Amino acid sequence: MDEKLTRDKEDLILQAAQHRFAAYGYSKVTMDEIADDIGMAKASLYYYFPTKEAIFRSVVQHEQEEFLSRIKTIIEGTLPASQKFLEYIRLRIKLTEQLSNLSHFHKQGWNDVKPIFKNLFSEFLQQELRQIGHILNEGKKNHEFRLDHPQKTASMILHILQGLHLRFFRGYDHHAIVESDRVSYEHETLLFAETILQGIGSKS
Amino acid sequence: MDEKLTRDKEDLILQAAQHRFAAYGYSKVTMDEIADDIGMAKASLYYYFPTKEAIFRSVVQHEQEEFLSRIKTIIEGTLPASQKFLEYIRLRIKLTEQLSNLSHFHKQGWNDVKPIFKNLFSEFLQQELRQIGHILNEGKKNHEFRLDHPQKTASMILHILQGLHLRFFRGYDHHAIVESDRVSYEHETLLFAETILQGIGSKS
DNA sequence: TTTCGACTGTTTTACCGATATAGTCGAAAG
DNA sequence: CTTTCGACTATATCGGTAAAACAGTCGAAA
Repeated sequence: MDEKLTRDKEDLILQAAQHRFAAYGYSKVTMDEIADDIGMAKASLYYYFPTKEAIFRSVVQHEQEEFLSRIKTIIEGTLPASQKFLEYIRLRIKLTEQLSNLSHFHKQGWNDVKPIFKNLFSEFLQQELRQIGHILNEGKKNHEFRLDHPQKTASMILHILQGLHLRFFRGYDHHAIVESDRVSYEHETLLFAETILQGIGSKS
Repeated sequence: MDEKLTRDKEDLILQAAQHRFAAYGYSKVTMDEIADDIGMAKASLYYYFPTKEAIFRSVVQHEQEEFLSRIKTIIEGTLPASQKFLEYIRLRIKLTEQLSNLSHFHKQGWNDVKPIFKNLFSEFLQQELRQIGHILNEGKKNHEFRLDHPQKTASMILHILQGLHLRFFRGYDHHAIVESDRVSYEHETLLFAETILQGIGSKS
């Protein structure tokens, strides 16, 4: 019964952490600040989470789950594959702006990131890759798309989306993004999606 | 008449600098080292170049000129536009590996780079953009390509090429590139080029 | 069971002297 | 008159250190 209350407290901590991390980044947020935000003492946080890393990991995991589940609703819809693809791209752009921690996580090279995060991250990428592959395969079965290696194409698409994000947002530390870059990022990403769609579309 | 000799000395300095900068990066190369390489005293370098930055700028400029002129030979050739495009991509991949200073220059965000370099760099990008646009326009005139806004498409293509480069090589400081990343970069870039080509191609 | 003040050990920061380095200058060599 | 360089200066970088900030612990109390 106090299971519920524990969940609530955990969520409270997670929310405060999410906002702080999104605004200032992992290293610039202290446990004291998170605790103060919700009127707790720092020591109390350690009743719910073993380490600062665990909190951050949980925050990122939540954002990842939200991301994947939002995309899932598109995939499970009834639109033609090409429309699904465009909707996916549009949603991805929007979520990239909203889920700051996840998106900032993208900017770090995962070469120097700790193994725990590395796994978390690469598993997430695998899942997004599968989702793109799913749309592509569906389109292929429909004869809506004509492509030889859906898996390779999905991989290329994902790498390009990551690349465009880096191209426009690398160099920004937390929240100082120039409007013109944001707009360019959106335009270029959408133009890419449309052109790719023509490239794999089966109609002349 | 000693005009010639001066040129030779400048080139000598530039060559030594190019090698050093490519191997260790701008900040890890000293004027003494460059001077030693060609059996000169440091002070003598200042007879030919006013500052270390000027040397570096000149090195980068030379690499940029080589890059653009190599691509020019493709553009001026007689291949169909789609072949020109593919050749351009292939050459770009190769030059990216060879012209280390230029390519390393790409990795830096040009937000924090000094104005002098900023101009040098953005002018270079403009020219590459024009070259891509040239190929696209030629293809459009031929009715080999079907696209509405060649200029916008060119911009997208260039941003994606930059993005892919960042995606795979960001995080590497000088010359420690993992083979698998290099191979992936090549494959993804080529697959992108082929798919785009289908996307803008006019034949069914 | 949950909270917290007081504490500890470690990491990060701030500072400072020593070293390294870009750039200058005047003299000398060709 | 052109080119080279040794000796010099002023600034930037680096290594070490003391102080401050921080993640994480613990035992007591609510």
